[in-house]
Amino acid sequence: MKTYSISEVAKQLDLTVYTLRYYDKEGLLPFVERTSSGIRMFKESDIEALKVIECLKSTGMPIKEIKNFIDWCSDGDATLQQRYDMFIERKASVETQLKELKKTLELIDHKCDYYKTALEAGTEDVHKANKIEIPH
Amino acid sequence: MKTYSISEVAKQLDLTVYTLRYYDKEGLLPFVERTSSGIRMFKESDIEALKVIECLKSTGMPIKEIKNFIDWCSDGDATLQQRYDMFIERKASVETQLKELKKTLELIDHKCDYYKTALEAGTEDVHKANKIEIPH
DNA sequence: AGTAGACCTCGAGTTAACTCTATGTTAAAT
DNA sequence: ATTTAACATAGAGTTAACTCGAGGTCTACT
Repeated sequence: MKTYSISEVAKQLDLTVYTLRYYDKEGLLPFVERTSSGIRMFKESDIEALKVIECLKSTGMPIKEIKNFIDWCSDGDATLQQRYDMFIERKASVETQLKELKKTLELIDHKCDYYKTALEAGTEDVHKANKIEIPH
Repeated sequence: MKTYSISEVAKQLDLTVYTLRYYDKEGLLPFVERTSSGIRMFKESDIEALKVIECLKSTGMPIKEIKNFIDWCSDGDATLQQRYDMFIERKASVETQLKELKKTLELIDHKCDYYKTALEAGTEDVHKANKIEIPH
């Protein structure tokens, strides 16, 4: 079965070898096997697992929690419920993040309009409340 | 004109007073005025500015770059172009983030399905490649 | 006048996630 | 056989964004 070196995997996943070794040190890669001299050999399935780790990371999950998940995977079928619950919770979290990011985008869009108008006028004053003082 | 204390603003924006003072220390709040004894008085417009700061923060912009924007605001109309460009760039960034988060959500959804099926079967083995060795 | 609670500054401490340095080993190519 | 590049570990250093502690001041209220 073909295996990959740490630098090949780093290149493929756009990570550094430092990061991969750090993940290993944190217990995220217990499944990666070594040669007799201690060199890591990444299998195709290890790269797939790393993609899941990157996916969890991109949901904002901290590495210590990802480690819990990896530990559950090692523990086998007894932890299926925990793992399911975790993904359901992640799903809810990502959906919330999506909603918030959409709201952020709306505000940014407004600011783009605001500055477009100001630029065309040459001054931000076009947006200042322009109440005319009526003398009495 | 009504003003607000630092703790009132913290409560309203769901931040801590520590964070607000930290922002001030980093130069994000040069517009906040003080009483003669040095106590911060937040105006309505200061709170609006803080909302923009929070918006930029939620796009992933680091505080040092937000400070550049705040400095540009203090510099007036001469920086309108920079500020416009910045928001256009933020818009592109958020749109990229949205796409990536949607891809992440798809993978998470798949994992939810995967674990739902595994849970129903009581074992993850249902997903193992199940090629039947045909004896020849 | 005295006290409690909110305010202030300064600077140190924390945390996460890397990132790198020093030192040594291994594997491939000349 | 030797060099070179990639691999290894241990542990120190970095960075961002807070977070807090110490020590002091201010304001409102009895």
